[in-house]
Amino acid sequence: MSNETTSYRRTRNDHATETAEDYVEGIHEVIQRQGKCRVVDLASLFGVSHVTVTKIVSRLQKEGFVETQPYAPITLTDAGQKLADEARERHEIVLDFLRAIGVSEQQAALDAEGIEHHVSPETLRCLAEVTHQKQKKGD
Amino acid sequence: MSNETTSYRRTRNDHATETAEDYVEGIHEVIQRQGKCRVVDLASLFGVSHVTVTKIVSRLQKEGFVETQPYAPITLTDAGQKLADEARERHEIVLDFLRAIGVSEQQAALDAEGIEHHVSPETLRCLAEVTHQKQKKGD
DNA sequence: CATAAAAAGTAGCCTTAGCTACTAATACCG
DNA sequence: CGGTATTAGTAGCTAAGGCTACTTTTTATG
Repeated sequence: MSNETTSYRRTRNDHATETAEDYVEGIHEVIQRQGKCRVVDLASLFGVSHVTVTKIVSRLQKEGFVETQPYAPITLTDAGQKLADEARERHEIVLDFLRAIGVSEQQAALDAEGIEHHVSPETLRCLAEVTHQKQKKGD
Repeated sequence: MSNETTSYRRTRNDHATETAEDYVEGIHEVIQRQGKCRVVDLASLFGVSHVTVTKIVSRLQKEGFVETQPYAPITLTDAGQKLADEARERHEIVLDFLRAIGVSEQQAALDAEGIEHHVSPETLRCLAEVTHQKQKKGD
């Protein structure tokens, strides 16, 4: 009912941003764990070929999120670090929420991946609130 | 910590399915409202050119979700109808959940669009449960 | 140090989703 | 009925994300 004209639209635009977020998040993670991040690490993390990673990384470099030189490890720029932090925060809020409402650890991890890119700040606050409430009355 | 190897992966595979779901859902909606669905209707619903719609619709036809003939309205096959119903159900559960936890109507509509494609059956059950609990103690 | 293995880059291909510009069919109206 | 909407199809382009196959660079090691 009413008019859908307001709701739809978006979806296909944000796709590049999602990839950027996944990659900077991944790069951050790998650096945390291994001190440095190389193309192969991302390839195995995301389950794609190293070629795909190379292309995406070079796009991210053009866009100012990462820094690389041929055959050298990948680092995040300030902008990239900021994006990674934001993405990671959102990721954690979603993941904590899913756990709090009783989703299994494994499924929560999977779903959080997909969901995190689609939650507005408003929704994020509401999710955190639910998590908080659930935790209060003994999870 | 632990191994991420299990969590990631997926994300980029399901993209075609997401589009299929959006389109069959849209087609269903338009047919409900207007009796029939034409290319222009979807173009305006999704905010893309009619050419983009034509191409996606013809892919969906190849995949067996829709039925069309040149210059004729678009209908759903049984498979398409089934997919649309499932998508709509998921959509509604997510939307009700977002409303129940206090997300504004407008934002809930937007976020539901993005989120619905990424919730597993397990998570969906948990969301419905939260909605139910919230509604019990006077929304 | 030389060579093999590992890592990264390059060429060239595919598919999806997007577009504009143009053509063709259908519908509507005077 | 004829002509202008409107609607749909076609050609041909772009960018992103994916691949294989091959080359080049770096690293490690006998």
